[in-house]
Amino acid sequence: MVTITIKDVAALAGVSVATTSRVLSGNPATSADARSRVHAAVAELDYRPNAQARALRSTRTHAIGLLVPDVRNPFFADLAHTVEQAALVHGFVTLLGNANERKDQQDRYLDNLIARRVDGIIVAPLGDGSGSIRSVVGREIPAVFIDRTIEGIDLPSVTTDSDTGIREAVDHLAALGHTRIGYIAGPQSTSTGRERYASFVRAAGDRGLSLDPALIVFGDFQPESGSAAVRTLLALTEPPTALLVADSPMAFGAIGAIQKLGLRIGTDVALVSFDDIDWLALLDPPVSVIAHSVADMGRIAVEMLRTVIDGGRPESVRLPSRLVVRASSATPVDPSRSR
Amino acid sequence: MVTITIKDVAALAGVSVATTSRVLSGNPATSADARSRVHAAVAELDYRPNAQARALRSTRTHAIGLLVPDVRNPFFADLAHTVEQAALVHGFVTLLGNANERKDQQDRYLDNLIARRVDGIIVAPLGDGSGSIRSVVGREIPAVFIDRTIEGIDLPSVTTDSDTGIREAVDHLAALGHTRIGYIAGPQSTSTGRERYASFVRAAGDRGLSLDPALIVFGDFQPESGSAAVRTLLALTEPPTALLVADSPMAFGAIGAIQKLGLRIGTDVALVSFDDIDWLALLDPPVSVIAHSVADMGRIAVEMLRTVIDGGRPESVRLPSRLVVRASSATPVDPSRSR
DNA sequence: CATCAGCTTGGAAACGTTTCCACTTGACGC
DNA sequence: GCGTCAAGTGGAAACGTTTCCAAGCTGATG
Repeated sequence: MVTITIKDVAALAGVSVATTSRVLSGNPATSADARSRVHAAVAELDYRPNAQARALRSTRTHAIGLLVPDVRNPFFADLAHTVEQAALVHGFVTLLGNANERKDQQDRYLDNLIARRVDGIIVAPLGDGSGSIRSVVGREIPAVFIDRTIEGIDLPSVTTDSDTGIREAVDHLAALGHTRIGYIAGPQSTSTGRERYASFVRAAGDRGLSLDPALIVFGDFQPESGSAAVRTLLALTEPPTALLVADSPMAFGAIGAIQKLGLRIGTDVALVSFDDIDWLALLDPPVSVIAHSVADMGRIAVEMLRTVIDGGRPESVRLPSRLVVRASSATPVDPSRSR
Repeated sequence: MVTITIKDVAALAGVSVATTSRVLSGNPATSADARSRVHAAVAELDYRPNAQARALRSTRTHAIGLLVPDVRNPFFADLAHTVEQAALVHGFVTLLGNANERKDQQDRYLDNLIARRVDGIIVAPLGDGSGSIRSVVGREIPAVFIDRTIEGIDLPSVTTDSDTGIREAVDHLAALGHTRIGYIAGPQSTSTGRERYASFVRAAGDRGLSLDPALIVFGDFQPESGSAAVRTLLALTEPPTALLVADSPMAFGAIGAIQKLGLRIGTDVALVSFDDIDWLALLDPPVSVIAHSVADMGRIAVEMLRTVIDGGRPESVRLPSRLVVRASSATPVDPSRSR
């Protein structure tokens, strides 16, 4: 591995290391002559400044860390994409970490981001406030929560207000005559899992729908738990006529399980999923979803993080969610099936 | 931002900086006493070594870069996930970059990875051999190609042999009576786009199927181009009775367009897509795919990169692809429609 | 008792930058 | 012609580590 340093550039350009550095970092205190000679030398040598050395001295890395719980979840893949693009505009490169829905891996990535001295961290956290997230806060590393939060950890956040969307969904299903709605919940160790669960219980209660505890199954935001939940729910002696699912991977599992049982969504059992993922609209029938804006979320998170980096203290933001009705939840309940 | 250095740790532990460093990097030349005192001090101060300084001195970052063309493509999201997990096992953290199918962003990320002095780079490249990829090779930075390659750039690679899968698909469709197969190709600026196109033409020719140039439409691996291709192909005076699509995002667009035309895949037009993406199996009818192993690809790429980092020169690997038949291509051609 | 090997240790140099400081130069106003 | 000033420059210190080197200590060996 050939290694070319600023000294080589300085020597070739016939100026000092200091001047070379100034030219390269855009310091105005340089002559046109020096600039052109340095640039020529850089081009000739294909010189790339060593980011480590630069960061070591200047304490700025121009990098931010983004930690998501699961890159394979299209919602987070999208989020990664928008955050990255937004960061790029401001000259930040994004280091993407995937916690794989596991606290130990989250901690490992956080430690790594701390060690790399990123300028800031955007994290969709899991777990409680223990572990490395404590260190982030303790060192006052600029950080914001995205999508999820952790109770007791006081960081600015941009989240979705699931309440509106879930209420709309419950009202919509109730209007179609559903009285027993099954809810496939996310893990209660995540803020989104807890919030959506609470929203559902509240909305169902307000509408006077059944709050039979058997209608609520807790999953882990992964496909397999969605399948398992469907098998449990539809095997009840009084099965639900509609299902509300707390995220799209579980919806994927749930739909697969429903198909395997020889049933059809929409007609046999209504279904509404959280997260407006593209392929959900391609299914037959297309799946109703609770949508929220990934693009806004990513952009705002970067904006907020920049504010924190610059010493500000931004207000947390809650983005709205809304129901998008499609055919998977358009059929009124067949009165012959209700009891 | 509070900043704690190895000096603070050394002072608290009552040993020298050198000893502290040795303890922290696992150098065996340390006493049990020193080890325990240093570890206590580290815990008390919540000390995190500065990765920049460490890398600057030791020229090892324990980081690898992974550059994919599009994180939102589930194939690459999966790939990112497997690479990351495989790398983690060997103590490497993965910096994931998303080129967004744009050469300028690819170059930008490559520059960044070079500047960060990652220990190695895994890249699914786009474009020709110009730009920053040249610098990677020129500096002899350990690197391997994954999924795609670039002609004229001599790096070890792990790719898919699309030929077998595409031939199986063409044979399968021909056996069902299809003589006019439409092919929605990937961009010819990528190696996978070119290879799959060549495989298709060869397989169709061998089977004596129509090679009408109107049956081949070039897309850009993104959904919109899939939709556009379907509109073009199905508007032909002699439209194809089957479609083969070179990646799943284009298949997504294609299927959406077919639905919008009021047609049904499987019965009105057969469809086979490259990439075994989970939701393709959930559609009605489920979509036949040409599958290849993402897990193997990621694992092998990391293995190969480790070999290169250790000074070796691994052989390139080509993984097989195979057809998975589902209902979207199970119906024989209706003789009344053929001419 | 001197010597030696084997541990363990600390001082200091090095990694490649940025930035502080001091210096030179030429232009300007008086 | 003199002091003042701004612009440009170079030397050297600093950033936080790792690692080389020399040296101290212990106990065993001859």
